[in-house]
Amino acid sequence: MAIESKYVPSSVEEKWYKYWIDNKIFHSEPDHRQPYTIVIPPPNVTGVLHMGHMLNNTIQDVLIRRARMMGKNACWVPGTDHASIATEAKVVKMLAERGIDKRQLSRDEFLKYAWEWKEQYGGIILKQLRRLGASCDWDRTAFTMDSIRYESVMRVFVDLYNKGLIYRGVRMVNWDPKALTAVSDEEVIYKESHGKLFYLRYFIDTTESYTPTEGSGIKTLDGRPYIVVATTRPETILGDTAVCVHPDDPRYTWLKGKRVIVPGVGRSVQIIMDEYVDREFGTGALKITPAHDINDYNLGMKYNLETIDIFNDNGTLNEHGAQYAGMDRFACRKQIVKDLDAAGLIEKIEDYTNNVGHSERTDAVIEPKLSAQWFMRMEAVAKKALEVVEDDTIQFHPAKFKNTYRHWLENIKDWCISRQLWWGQRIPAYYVDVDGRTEVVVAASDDEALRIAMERYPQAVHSMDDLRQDEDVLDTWFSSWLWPISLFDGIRNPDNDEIKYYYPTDDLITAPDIIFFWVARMIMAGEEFRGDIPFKHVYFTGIVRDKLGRKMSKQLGNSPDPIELIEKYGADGVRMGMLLTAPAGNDLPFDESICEQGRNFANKIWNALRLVKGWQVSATAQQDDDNRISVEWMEQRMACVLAEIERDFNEYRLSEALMTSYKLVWDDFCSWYLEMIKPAHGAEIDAETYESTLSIFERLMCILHPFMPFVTEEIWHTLRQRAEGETIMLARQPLSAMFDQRVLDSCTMAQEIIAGVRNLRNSKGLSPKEEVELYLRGEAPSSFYGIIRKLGNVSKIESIDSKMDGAISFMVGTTECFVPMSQNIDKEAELKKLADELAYAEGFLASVMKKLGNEKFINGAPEKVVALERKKQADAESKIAAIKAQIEALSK
RNA sequence: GGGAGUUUAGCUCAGCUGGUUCAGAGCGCUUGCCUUACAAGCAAGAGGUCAUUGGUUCGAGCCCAAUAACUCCCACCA
Repeated sequence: MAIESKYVPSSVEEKWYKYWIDNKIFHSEPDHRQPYTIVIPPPNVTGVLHMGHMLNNTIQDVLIRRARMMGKNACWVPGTDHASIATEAKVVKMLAERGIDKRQLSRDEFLKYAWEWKEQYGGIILKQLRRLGASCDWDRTAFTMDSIRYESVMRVFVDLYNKGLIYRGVRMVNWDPKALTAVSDEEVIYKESHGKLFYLRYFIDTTESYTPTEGSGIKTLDGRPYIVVATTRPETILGDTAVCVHPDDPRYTWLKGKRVIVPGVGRSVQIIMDEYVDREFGTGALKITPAHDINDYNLGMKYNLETIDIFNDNGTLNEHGAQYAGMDRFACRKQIVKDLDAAGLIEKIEDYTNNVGHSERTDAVIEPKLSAQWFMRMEAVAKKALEVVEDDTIQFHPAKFKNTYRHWLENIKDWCISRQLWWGQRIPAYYVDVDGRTEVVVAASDDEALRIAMERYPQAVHSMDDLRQDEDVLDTWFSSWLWPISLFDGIRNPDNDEIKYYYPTDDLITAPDIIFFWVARMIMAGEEFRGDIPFKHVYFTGIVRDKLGRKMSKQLGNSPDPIELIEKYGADGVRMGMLLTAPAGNDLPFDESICEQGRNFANKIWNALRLVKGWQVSATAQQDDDNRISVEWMEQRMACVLAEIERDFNEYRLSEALMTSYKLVWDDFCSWYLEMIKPAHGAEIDAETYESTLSIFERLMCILHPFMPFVTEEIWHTLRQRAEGETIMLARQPLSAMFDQRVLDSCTMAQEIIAGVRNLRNSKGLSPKEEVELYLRGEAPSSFYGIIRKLGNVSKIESIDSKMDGAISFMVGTTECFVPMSQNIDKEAELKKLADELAYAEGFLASVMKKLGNEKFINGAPEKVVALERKKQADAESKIAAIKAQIEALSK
């Protein structure tokens, strides 16, 4: 059989993915086995695969594949998120390109376009995930707005409303003037921006002429006194309804009871005094615009100030903007500054850097705005959600994220859940006009709403025409917080078999930036609607950055295309490269070259396969001692390393587990084991060793399979004839076992002796082909003598009792190794080397003696530690004696 | 402004309950090799004041305190 000398992923990956799908290996149904469940963090339905998804989904696939091979009923449920703002923005843009203005469409017409768009372009990302090898149960693919999930959201809203946890109120919210909707606090991104600080003159509202007294600091212009107020947003003076100063500020005590004229506007407003004002900032005087700043709003409530809203929803000035009405807020700012300056109302302008809130979805500058919105009370649910994380019922990996989580939950504010959009779950609140009042009916469907309304207001309600449903939809996260429950229909049918079997799920894998948006809220929903946690472990991935540590983004163009990477390095190579450098919670500085390492590894095991499959198996030969000890060692070694791998997995140290597996395969299996048993050129291998080797190779592929699914499946099938439908995916993961440390120690010593011989050859310029003799004085790994001869190219190996002249020596532990050499002994160099070794050994001995001479150490340290020090002493002493003897011999 | 975290080899990171010769791994680097599976490879090797300073201890990358630098989260003083 001819096997390509290089592993070619592209021809293999498609074949096996199809095979897995055809044989329904990914599909899960409840049965008697223990379940292992992961729900995918649903990517935006409009999304395209990026490196963050690659990392996140690779980790999920590793965990799910491993669980499957541990005999669990593994279920990984995929799906997408309707992402209301992002998707609506995309659809609006698409319509605009086709010359259609959203405002000319009815709600139903718009939704029709949106669904069409979703069906056609949505969910690309799920197809892309297949290229990565993701073993999702595609039969279960869900959407946060499909009928089951939609109805679940409706029921939850009604339930919470009836419990009094949802209310409607007028609040200051973060308004996105581009998307024309409120957004939650979490959706506002503060960015540093360079602007100006404008110092405006507010004249005192008085008809009297005023002559300031010397040293009062009161400014006047043409005999009229004024104060200066600093602002970054001069356009908001149109909504000013007060000016505030600190009550204890001596500069302003004279203002008490006075009024000032808003510059350019001419409105007279009162001076209020409140300790909120920071006397150090600006001029210590603050203009108050209750409609457009959250702090001003609070002061406005406190002092019962008038609220003047000067903006339209789209960020242009409304009728309160006087001559500026209809202008955009930023254009207005420019114009108003010009006008004020012309009128002599600007004292000065300074450069200023401050943080400005931007919409996460549209990047528009957020406008604080008063509006009627729906809110959810968070205090009680937050308390429960905090408890289960604090007491480790839910474990975070790494645990440091508990701090972040606690901090947010302890300072939680009510959740603004309404959005002024069409794409999303429409709020199931219906308004009814009853005797001139507006009443609200909340119900999960039109029919139910009508029934309730007719019952409650029989005189006012006769048909649906008498009900007006709220125009708003719910925040996207109001559906995704139910994800682990709604995927198994646990809201609508709380006692169904699936939810009982799969819930709570096992692991959640997500990025830390949605810990509040999503993780915390899922925990709340779990407690509220199931009385149980939604998952047991949360694994936080890092953020994928570029080499320079920058976040990957479309704008920077520093994000590689994952599909191109897969084509270049193979899915296995990319998966491995990413995992190797991504411990939990650490950001991952991505560099394409790490995929190269993954690709090289796939090629390495591919070539091990070529080697093994190229051997001729002897029908008659018996296994010799060397092969027997080689097989035994490799078995012991695997049993030992598997324990490490299991521990790594238990602690969610995936990159460690992968690195450990990598070394087991590359170093132990390829570099040592295969070289140990490799038959001489033209020779055959005995059947027993061959069979053991296939068995070991198979199990190594099982260990690697969760990380590198494709190449391992291909090799597994090439190693032996398999029945139709058989797959490594359902092979059992090998487990750690008791192992014999003595075999491992002997082999380690043999390996060190071999390395010593090779090093000696290297440093003396001897060809590897030239055989040498080897004499060992001291403890020796005799069962590995054959191996040492083979791998060290040693013609003869003997144990001796006395030192040897005319040989170069090196030490392994306390054993002296002599290689006789008639020529080429550089006496000077050897003596120097020995002198260095002696100095090190003596220094080491001195430190040991110091410890042992310390009474407090002898008394204070545990016996075991003291005994160890005594052994160190003995070893060092014998080593020193040996070195001294060698020096003496050489010096002769 | 509040909080959390990080700092160990050129790079990315391990280092568990303070105690083996503990200063590690991978990559990169240097040297020698086209050795019959693999140059996407083989063999060998060099590389670190464990951020700084003090403390606790018989003993400190590891525990404590202070300092410095960097990162993230929260708040959002006009």
